[in-house]
Amino acid sequence: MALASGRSCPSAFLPARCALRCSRSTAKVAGGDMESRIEPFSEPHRLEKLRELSSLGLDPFGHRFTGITHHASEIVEHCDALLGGAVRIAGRVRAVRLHGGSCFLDLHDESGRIQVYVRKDAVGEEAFHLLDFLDLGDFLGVDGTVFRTRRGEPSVDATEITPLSKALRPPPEKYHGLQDTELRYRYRYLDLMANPEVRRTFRQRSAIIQAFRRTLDERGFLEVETPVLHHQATGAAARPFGTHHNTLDLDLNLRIALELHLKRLLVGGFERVYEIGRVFRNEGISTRHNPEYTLMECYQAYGDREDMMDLTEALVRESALAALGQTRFTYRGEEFDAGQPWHRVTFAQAIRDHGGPDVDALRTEDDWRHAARETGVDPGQPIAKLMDDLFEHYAQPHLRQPTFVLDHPAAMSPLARAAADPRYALRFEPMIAGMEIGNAYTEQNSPLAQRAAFEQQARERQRGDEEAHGMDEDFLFALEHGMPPTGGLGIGVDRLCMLLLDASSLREVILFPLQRPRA
RNA sequence: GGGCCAUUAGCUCAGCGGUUAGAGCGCCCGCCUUUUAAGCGGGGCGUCGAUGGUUCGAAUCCAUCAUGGCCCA
Repeated sequence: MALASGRSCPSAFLPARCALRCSRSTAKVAGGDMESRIEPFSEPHRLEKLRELSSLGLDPFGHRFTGITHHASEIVEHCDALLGGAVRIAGRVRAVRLHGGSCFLDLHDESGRIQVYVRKDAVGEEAFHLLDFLDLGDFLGVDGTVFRTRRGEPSVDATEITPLSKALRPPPEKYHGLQDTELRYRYRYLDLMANPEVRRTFRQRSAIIQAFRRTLDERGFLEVETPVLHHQATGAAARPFGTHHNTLDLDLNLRIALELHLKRLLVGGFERVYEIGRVFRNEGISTRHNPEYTLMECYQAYGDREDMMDLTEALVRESALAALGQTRFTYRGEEFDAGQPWHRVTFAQAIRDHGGPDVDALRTEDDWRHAARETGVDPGQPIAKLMDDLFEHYAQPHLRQPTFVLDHPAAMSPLARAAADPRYALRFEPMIAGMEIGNAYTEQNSPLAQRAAFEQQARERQRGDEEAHGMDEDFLFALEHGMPPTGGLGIGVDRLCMLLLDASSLREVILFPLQRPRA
């Protein structure tokens, strides 16, 4: 690699804040050519040590290190049973305490931390000399025996040390870690390195997704994968990202939902399918929104939204158990229990209950706009958005405990079957702590009613609703071949993780949230 | 989109109109064979986010911008 050449400056590799330091040696050169003077790294000593390791015939970036016997935490936990036993461990050096002829190292692996004691007497002069080329952040392999120090600390008394990989930059500060939120997201690897609770969060996220898979698999759902590149992004009310296929010279969109492809699979004869996948919505970024996020959608033939309510309760309950070991959880100081049956309230009732207008009494679009005018909700916006705003304004913040909000207006639910009162849809949204975490329908399986709903959406689109569905002839063609009555559910996995893991922001549960590029 | 806040050393932070900008960690030099935020002695490594302005004097006050965070829509 060019890194060791000492000449080139791989600027893509340099965080912006560090890049500034590159110019230090050039600052005094009046009008000099910067290029030739730029040091590739701000840690020249690490490069020197790397070269010295090489000159000793050692590969500074190591090689296969087999036969690792234990993780750090296993030795700490079972120290007494292992006392005097030989172990081989590997990890990153996070602290060095030199004592002349001996040295204590903190070695971190994925499981945690273990102390290593290196004595010149034990490893020999030559191996002890290797410590001169060791820096914080380097990976090291250690053979040794388990012992406790005078103070009782479980440790490994090294008989041999093996440099495994050089770090040319130091790890984050050992005591405070990395606190700056921007840097934590931008350089997530440093965040993971420095902050054990962040590693824990992402293990828990993984456990939640595993719980989803297990719960769905146990109920006979088949996991499938459907395309991300869509000719037309449909299945939800959102603006898509555009992209382009070069050789087909075709404009495409990134998917905004999984829905319509999964339903095609029910037309094809699969009876229970699910997908856990990334969707992309071209909208703002906030503590509850990221432009790409993970959505689980599942569809159950011969079912309806009642089955989806049962399933939602199971998924959230199993997620909580998997991540936390219990169904009770705290979000921002508020107590919740995913082990209890959820509350149920209709969309209209929830608005009415919290001081809003009696939307049950509204018959026409004009009625809705009139009602909005009296409440401070923008009466001129697209009708579906207006309905949503009314709900968000009056009801949503008050729906704290796990609640199914039922029977949304049909005008904002073009993919759902209509209820007995055709103004409403057989739909529900699961809400926790005033946040929607999903969406579910008794699915529209009549191609005739679906076509009529799409046509209505097309009219809304023409009237300026950018989020309205387009006409999806390809999907209608599929539906015309017959789809069984079906219950369908989508759950925003990131939102659920945020709730269960008590995260202040969606970005705390997304490894690499979108950020502007560093200048 | 609106409000509030932040941006000072590699990291975590102090300094908030007046000497040459500080501390801890990290880093460099030396000592130290059971330390553990190891210790001891020495060394400050910086375009105080950017650009304008106010002032005898600005990291500090004002404006704009940039990036980010939190809250609200």
